[in-house]
Amino acid sequence: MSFTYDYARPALTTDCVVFGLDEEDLKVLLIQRAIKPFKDQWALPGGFIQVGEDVDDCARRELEEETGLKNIFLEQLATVGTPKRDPREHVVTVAYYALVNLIEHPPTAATDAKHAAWFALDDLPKLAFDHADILKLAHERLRGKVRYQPIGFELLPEKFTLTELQKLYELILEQTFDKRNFRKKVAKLDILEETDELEQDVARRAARLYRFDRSRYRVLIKQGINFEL
Amino acid sequence: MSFTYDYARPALTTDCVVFGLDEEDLKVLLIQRAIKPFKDQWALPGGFIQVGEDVDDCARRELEEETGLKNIFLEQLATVGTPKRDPREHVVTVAYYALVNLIEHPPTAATDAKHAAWFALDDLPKLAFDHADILKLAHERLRGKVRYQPIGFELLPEKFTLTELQKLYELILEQTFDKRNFRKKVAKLDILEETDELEQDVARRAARLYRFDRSRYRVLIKQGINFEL
DNA sequence: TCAAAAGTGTTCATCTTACACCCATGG
DNA sequence: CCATGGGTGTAAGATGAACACTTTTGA
Repeated sequence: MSFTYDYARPALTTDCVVFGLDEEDLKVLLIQRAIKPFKDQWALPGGFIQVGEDVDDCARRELEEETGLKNIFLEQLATVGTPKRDPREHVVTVAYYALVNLIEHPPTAATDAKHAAWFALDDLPKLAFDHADILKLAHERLRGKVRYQPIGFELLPEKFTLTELQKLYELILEQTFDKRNFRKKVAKLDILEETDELEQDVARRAARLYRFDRSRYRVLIKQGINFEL
Repeated sequence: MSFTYDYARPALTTDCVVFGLDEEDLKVLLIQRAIKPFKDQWALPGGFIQVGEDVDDCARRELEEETGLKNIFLEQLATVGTPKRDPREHVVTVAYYALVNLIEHPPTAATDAKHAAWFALDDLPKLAFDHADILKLAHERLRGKVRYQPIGFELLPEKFTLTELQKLYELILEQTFDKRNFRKKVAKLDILEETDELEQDVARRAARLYRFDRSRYRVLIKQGINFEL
């Protein structure tokens, strides 16, 4: 079966930069390509858009097919359509970035033939196509966005300690914060709900667990409050 | 001549939301469609991407062909690919927004058969396709972006008064500012160059003209300074 | 001489930053 | 009992917001 058009069309794909957080690193989920071009090289998960499929849906579908991830935070990043970025033909890709927490989404999530694995941002393999550029763009967006929207919570488990939250921001923004000042700012945002639970199995005083309060967040957004750290 | 592919492909277009500023309004440049669908309705300038053409180049080309505008500030906004947004078939569009100053780019800029005209944001005609949604998105982006990047200058002539600058921000952000505080903030940004020229032909004390200092701006950006008003 | 907008400082409240010690826990 | 990170307050400086009058000019 084939499809014929009066004018030539570029191919259309989606690609997704999935960020995850573990104890000490910000990581990215990559897949190893099973087919040419760039066979066996690491690449961003993604694939071709189907006619009749919404672009966002395509990104979610490809992500689930190739990595098993679903129901995660996913947001459009940019569209890149430089003619030579794919050696086969002109391929325009709509890039997305996603945030997951590594504890609830373990590394061995691939469901098809390809491998999927997490890589620390400062220890990446050589990437296929222009995916290194897209990844860099995604990292910049994450750094920018995290300052005025509390999307960082997407990288944490449901309940987390304030120190974990602080480490997250330090990793993304590549700077350190004073513990007392950080806690003051977070408290003032008024989007954390204190639970009555403590950390488990730690060889020291256990820290209190907090939960991100989405409904409170929505109220504050409507009132026009901003979340800069 | 025709083109055949193994899999169906959505069509790919670019559309552009062009903002312009005159004395009292923020305006948008629209074209009147010469062909079906939505014949004679107003729409965003844009058109189909050619194979081998960079997506950004396509946006610039279509803009020049349909409105005569070139060498203006243009930035990608988002890609929308809802299947039913075009009644003919699945069309994915990469939306852009552009900023020009109306004085240097007069309203009658169309070079092909269609009309092009400026409309105040609060007095828009019914738009073709989902262009009203795209326009709304662009306006939100402009409001957001103007707060931390001095792109507002793209809407002003080369030399402008501080009052004009303030009016611009008030129009985009839909709020008013205190004249003294506004001037203090702008002065602290240190990106304006004072000229030795004054306004001409005004029936009152003439205001001093200033110029945006791009080189100074680039230096400040590298130092990581932010431009919030 | 009037109308219209230009231009200009100070005060008070708020926010930001820098900084150090005791506490609770498990090993 | 010790090592480890948890948790907490204050003071000084910087920043942001509110506010009104004199000046210049052309009509």
